[in-house]
Amino acid sequence: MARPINEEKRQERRSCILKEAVVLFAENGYSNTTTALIAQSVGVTAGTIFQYFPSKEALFYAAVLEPLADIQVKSLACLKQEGTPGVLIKNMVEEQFNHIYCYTNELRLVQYVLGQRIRFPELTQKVLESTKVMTDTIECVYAKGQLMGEFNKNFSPAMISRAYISFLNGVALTLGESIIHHPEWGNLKEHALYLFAPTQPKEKAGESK
Amino acid sequence: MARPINEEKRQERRSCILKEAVVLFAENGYSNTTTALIAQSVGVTAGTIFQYFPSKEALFYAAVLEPLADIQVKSLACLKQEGTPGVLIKNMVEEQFNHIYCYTNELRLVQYVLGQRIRFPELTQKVLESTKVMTDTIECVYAKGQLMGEFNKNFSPAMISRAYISFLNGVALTLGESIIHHPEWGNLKEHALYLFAPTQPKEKAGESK
Amino acid sequence: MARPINEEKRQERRSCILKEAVVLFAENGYSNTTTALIAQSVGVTAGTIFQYFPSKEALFYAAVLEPLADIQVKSLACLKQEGTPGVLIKNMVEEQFNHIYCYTNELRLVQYVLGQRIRFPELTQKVLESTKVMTDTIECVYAKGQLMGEFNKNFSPAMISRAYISFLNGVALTLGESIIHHPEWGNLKEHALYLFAPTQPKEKAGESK
Amino acid sequence: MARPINEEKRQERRSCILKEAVVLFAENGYSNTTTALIAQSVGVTAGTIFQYFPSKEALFYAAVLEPLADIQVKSLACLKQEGTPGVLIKNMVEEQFNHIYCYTNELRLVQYVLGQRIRFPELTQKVLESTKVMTDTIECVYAKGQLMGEFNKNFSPAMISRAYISFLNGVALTLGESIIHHPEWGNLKEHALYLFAPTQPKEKAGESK
DNA sequence: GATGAATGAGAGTTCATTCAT
DNA sequence: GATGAATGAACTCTCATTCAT
Repeated sequence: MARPINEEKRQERRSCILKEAVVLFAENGYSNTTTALIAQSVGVTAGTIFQYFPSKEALFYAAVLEPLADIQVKSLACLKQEGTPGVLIKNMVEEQFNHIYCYTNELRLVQYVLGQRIRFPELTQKVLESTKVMTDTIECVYAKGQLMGEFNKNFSPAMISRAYISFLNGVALTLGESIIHHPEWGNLKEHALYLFAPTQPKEKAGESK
Repeated sequence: MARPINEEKRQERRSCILKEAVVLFAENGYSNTTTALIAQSVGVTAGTIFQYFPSKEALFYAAVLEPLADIQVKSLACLKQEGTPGVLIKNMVEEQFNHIYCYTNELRLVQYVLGQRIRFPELTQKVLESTKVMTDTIECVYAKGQLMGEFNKNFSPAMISRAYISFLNGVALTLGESIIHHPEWGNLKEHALYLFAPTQPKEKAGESK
Repeated sequence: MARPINEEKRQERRSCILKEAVVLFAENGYSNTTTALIAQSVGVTAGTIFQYFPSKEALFYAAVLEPLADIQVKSLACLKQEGTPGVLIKNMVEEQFNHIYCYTNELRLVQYVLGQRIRFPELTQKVLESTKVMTDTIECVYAKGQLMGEFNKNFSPAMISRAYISFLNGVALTLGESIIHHPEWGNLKEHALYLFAPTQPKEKAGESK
Repeated sequence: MARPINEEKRQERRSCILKEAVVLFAENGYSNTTTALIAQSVGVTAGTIFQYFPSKEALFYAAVLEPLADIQVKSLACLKQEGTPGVLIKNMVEEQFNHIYCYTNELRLVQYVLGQRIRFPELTQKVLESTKVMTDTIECVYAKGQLMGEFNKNFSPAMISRAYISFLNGVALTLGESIIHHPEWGNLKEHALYLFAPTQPKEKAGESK
């Protein structure tokens, strides 16, 4: 009676629908994306969507939250490796700015929700919870880094972590598809690190002269 | 034959509709905001809206672009007053962060459009043009400030201005209604200025004189 | 600002929709009657229905309950006139059996609901409440008639009133459109009165011999 | 080569599906009962239903007509035993009123069809034919009883038999699940017999005192 | 100038039925 | 023989827009 193959196929198709949904919701917004369009993009008929998700709303929830969980896991992994806080943070910034273009749609979807928090109160709360886990972890690592003299001690860790997340979101929002090929792109990434006010760079700047 | 009074009333009602539209579009998105709801919020009936705007789309365009023009004018004004570039930029940051809560909905609307640039290509272009005027002006002032030694010369003005705008957007997006009363709020504002990498920020203000 | 004419027209159209709805719901059942069909029968387009009733369900409720209230008022009126209980009951039976064909659809709708009480619990309750008012009133009149010697004292008023209502429903259900022209129709009406076990008729029968 | 065991199992499952279908169709109506729900209630999957019945409609037909045939057979059996017409009719009434609660759903289904005769013209015709066999038989027995002086000769047998069937339907429709435990239930049964206007009962009642 | 009833295209969702497994 | 995923037509309901009043 076991049907592992079917179950696998089901999951595959489910994630196929989800992937298409992320793109379309991000590009067109919730109401302007029809379930028929999603179905067509996946290559199935209208009714099939509802075999995998009970409603359009449920599909939207999944499209927002599931990729967000993925991103979070990857980002947090950077901060839990071996190394001094300064190195960990630098790695995280590298990771996030290098992959920002892979997650453009996922991030836009999150921003879309945050921008309409009255319309999507439940989703907003979950997104904010997820964000809080990020900022809390960054805060913690940053505070250690300050004690070790790797970061300027004048800034509050809570503020720094929020400022960084704001900046990251702002960059994802403001910049277009062609971010990566932009001549300033590399500098912007470096500037993101500068936001953390590391003590080293100045020395480096000093040395380099 | 002129009817200034009626004309005045017309304008008043028009801007009343526009104001409601900004709030509702920002909170609920374009498709999820019905013209009937806007009409009801203003206190008129469904048909009246179309006496002032030819279509829902036209109303949306106006709701996005007209406030944006306002904000731009005010921001640019800061940069065209007398004073050294450092002071001008500091004033602009002050001005923008102090008034960010007044324009939450207007900014969210802009971000809503930028997040869906495929859906709103025309609007996106106009918004980006408007943003470009801002960044260009900031760039110009910043470059002067670098020459005068007020800012770190290692950063490119183009990058700095874009980073700042990204940060501003990110803050508007990420933070909730209670921003201003948040204990970190004051620091975040200061950190915004720090993004510009001024050479002697605190010392100049206090000690230098 | 007063618009009595419009309000009147609204009510007129509302009752026009309701009338059509009663017929169609009774003939085809709830699910098999499309709102589009109702609209078409009335001579309006699909959307118009929803200007008068918030949903198909609400329309159905109105189609069941409003005529029922009408019928009840008329039936009860018979029992509240001057005359001995025997005469009042005879009048009521006359009234109901003479008009049963006018209300075929309305009665079928009620029976349709009662037959599916699990599906329509709220409606069923309201219909049963309405029926209880009827049976209670009949009971009361009947008991008086028994005291006055007009009805056989061996039967319980509660049972008699329920038996009569059951019979009335059964007749409405079982007989087709051609009831009135059926040769037995007149006798069936008389038999309905016989259900009440009046004491007089037999004497009459005796007299006639 | 015959496979009696499999065939038996098939019949068993078929009647299992039919039994569930009767209950669900009666409770929810035709359109509101999905084949998926029937399948689930039986404990099979959606497709299986169509191995036993070619379509939902065919299943509905069977659910209405097969139990009706059963009921008819049992009822007619009462009238074909030995005994005077008066006794036979009394037995039939006893039998039907004693078992009415067993067939609530089956009867409701018949009433459901009769209530929507335009929607189910074929079924209605078959049900009416079946009913006619019943009324004709009762008529015949009743007429004999009149000749033998067991029933009042003033009533027409055709009318009496129809009135009784109407009453029976009305009772099944109007009364709820708790019929049997209702204090008036016994009297209602007796009243059903009274509908036939037997000549003896009153004398009996008189004698017994 | 304002009204608000009517429109009708289009949305999300359901479900009887099929068929490869 | 049983399964259950896919289908796609049909349903209810929404809403920007028009226009007679």
